[in-house]
Amino acid sequence: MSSRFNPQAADARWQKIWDERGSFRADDASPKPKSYVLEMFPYPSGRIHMGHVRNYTMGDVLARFRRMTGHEVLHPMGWDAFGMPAENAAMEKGVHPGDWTRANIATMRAALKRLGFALDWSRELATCEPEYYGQEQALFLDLHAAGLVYRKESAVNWDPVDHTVLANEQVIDGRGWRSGALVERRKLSQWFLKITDFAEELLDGLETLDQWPEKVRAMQANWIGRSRGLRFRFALDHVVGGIDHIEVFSTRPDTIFGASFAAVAADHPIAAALAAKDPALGEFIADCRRTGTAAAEVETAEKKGFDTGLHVIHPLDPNWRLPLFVANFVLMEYGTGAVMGVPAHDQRDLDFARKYALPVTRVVAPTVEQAGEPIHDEAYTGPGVIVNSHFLDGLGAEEAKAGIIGRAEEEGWGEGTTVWRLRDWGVSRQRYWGTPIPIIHCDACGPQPVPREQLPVVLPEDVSFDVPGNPLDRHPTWKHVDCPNCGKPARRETDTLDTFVDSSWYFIRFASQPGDRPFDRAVAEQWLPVGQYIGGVEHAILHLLYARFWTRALKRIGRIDVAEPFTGLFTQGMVTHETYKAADGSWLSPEDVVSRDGQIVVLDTGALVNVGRVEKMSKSKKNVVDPGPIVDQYGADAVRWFMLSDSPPERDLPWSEAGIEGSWRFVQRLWRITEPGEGASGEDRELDKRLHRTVAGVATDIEALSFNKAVAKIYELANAIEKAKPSASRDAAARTLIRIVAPMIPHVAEEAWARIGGEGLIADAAWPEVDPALLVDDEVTIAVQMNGKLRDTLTAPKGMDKAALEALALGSDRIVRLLEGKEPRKVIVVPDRLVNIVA
RNA sequence: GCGGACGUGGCGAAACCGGUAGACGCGGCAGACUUAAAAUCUGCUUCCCCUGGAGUGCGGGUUCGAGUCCCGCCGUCCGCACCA
Repeated sequence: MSSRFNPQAADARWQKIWDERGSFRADDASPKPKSYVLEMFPYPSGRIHMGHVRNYTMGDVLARFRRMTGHEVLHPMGWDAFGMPAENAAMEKGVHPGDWTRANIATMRAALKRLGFALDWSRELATCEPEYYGQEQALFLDLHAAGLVYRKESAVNWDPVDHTVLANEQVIDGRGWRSGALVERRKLSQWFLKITDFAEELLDGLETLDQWPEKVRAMQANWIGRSRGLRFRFALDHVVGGIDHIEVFSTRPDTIFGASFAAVAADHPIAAALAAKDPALGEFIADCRRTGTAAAEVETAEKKGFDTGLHVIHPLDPNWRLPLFVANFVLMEYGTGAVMGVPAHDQRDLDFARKYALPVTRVVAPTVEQAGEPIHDEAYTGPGVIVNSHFLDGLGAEEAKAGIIGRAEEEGWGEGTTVWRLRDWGVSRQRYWGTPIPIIHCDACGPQPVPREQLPVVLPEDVSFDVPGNPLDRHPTWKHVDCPNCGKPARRETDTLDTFVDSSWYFIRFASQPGDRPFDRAVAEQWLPVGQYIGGVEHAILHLLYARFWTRALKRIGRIDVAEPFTGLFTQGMVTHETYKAADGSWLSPEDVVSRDGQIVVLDTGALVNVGRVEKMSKSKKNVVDPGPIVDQYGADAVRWFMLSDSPPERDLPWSEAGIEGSWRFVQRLWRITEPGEGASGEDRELDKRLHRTVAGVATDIEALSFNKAVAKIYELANAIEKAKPSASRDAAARTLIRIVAPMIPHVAEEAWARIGGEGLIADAAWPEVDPALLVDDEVTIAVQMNGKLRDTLTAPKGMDKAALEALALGSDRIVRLLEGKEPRKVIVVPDRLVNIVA
């Protein structure tokens, strides 16, 4: 019998057996309780990295564990396969994006399979295949029919060299990230999804997501950004370009009597109208546009304004005029693009007022007596009562807000309203490698939906990337079609959908994928919502918000009765690694360095290496460890075990050579511990208790995704089994140990299970039963403290009464010595825990 | 500025409702086995002025008792940010 577990042979053997038996196929018709475990599907970049391995290992442990506890588990895998890198590869290497993507998928699928994940590969999907994106087109048309899709002119970042729209993140210092060309602002007609229609429910829905990290909920709430306040009109003292008033929004209408100016954004229509006659203002506006919106610039940018010479009339006093400025800190994109300035109670307004010598009037004070106290360098934003405000005097802020809103509505110059930070979702991308938007443009009839029977609108294969721009746009035939309405020649929409649309419903398609519809409602509803979703925090806002929106939109149009797609969300930490730098400052890869006599040196030269911070694995810092060779060397289980050990899953996991060695040692140790014995007899009650406590504890830890704690408990049990003398209990413990490690290190578990003659596959085994009687101790260790400091420990039967415990503690040699015959002032007894003697 | 985490040995970390701080792993040290090495096993491993004392970022507080609760600081990381 081999004394070593050989993953190179065993891993593939068990993977093949699971595959042939269809062990991890989810059965829609199963009567068992359903459990949907999902990890964020990967982009097929070409290789898997440690982050994937960690992510999918966590999900896998949970999925396998749920199977063991009697659930029918859906644990699928697929590919977020559209996107720019494929087009970049096409431009750089001349490969077709489809060929490149499909080859990458094949490579990555093989790499994932080597890790032995309990995935239902029969449901595998790739978003770049017409079977998927065609159904997405159908859903898009459903939303379109329901009025949740519209077309609007919108400013975009246009790269004039690549002839394409760039996302904000792709514009670096005003230049395209690839071409380096100065980016232009262009107005393009684009398709939008009405996510703002759902702002309120998306925000309120967050409160039901109690199994989401607080951080993610806070980020989404922030992003949606609800502000309640008053929208009201300031009449102008002169009509300019046909404009006789401006509309402003304020969350602090209670401070309206403290206003000392009004300001509009540089892009505001009135600014444009005024600039037409005033070159100086035109110059100022141009200047504002030059200032970027990057965080650093915003922080240092001075608050600047241009006095238009116009005045607005205070709505509560026709004789009160406030100067109107164009200001660089007012954003056209938020609220109405115009504000009232209340310097006493807003820091930004105060800075501005000081600069332009505008009045500062306190209208809120902590107490009425402080009404006359001047404002110095700091605006007062604290609580208090309204002062210097006529009929509002003496009211609290909330009452005053309600009062002003009521009056504005009564008098017709304003109304209470809610303003959202959230914008509608622009989904048009001027790219080839994405889902074609199923619309046909007709000069006579306007944009027409593609008739259902013509779906999917399939991407043409014969495209070239040797010229910049969108290949769909210049394809000789593809876009030329007849209008479905009038039959005259018309053009296909050549924009494709944002890839975030693809990932907004893939979890529904996993649950049900009929050929003729996006999904079967009844089947999908059996599985959804996803019980546990696992992925990186980088998707905390966009992907998770879009998926929530899409699901709610489908619910609103009656396609599925699920409001929130993901009941539980877990955001895992990154896999990190030390960084190494040579003397000349260049980065060194972990393969180039070696530890020698307690120092890190360059492998070839022996030169001393500077060991840098532990950081996220990245190509630029050369600290990437590729999972492939590691799996070759140590096998899938050692890698999986490493991913689960030590660091709590939400925190970063530092990869180390020593760590993977340790995991390898454990896998081998487990193999030795579980070697079938001679069939010893006899009971070992201590070990029995340890075993049952471990089984119960590991189950709790896995449910809570506290894998590091489960690992620690398993080590303790393994240590105890090794130390125990041969007995029937010891054999039973070893046997049970195999089952509880099975979700984490399934290959060695199967092999060990087969070796001891276990019935069936461990992949189909049940989680061991726990005998509650063995979870309670009959003896407990009592801590004996004096003045809160530990002085002694003693053993007592469980449940001993207070008086007996006190007597026992006072009889302890150490205590007798320390008391020196004096009487304790007080004795506190916590049964089964401790005795504290106060002297 | 707003929001969210976090701070415990040389390192990754445990510690349930306030009740024996440092479980478990890594690394290190010593030893066993071996001609030797690997592998494996055993013991030790928070610090110090070591019959004792100190100790969970710092300073206070509540309590018989605080890593845990309260107040005030310091520091690190992440997200958003001229949001009216």
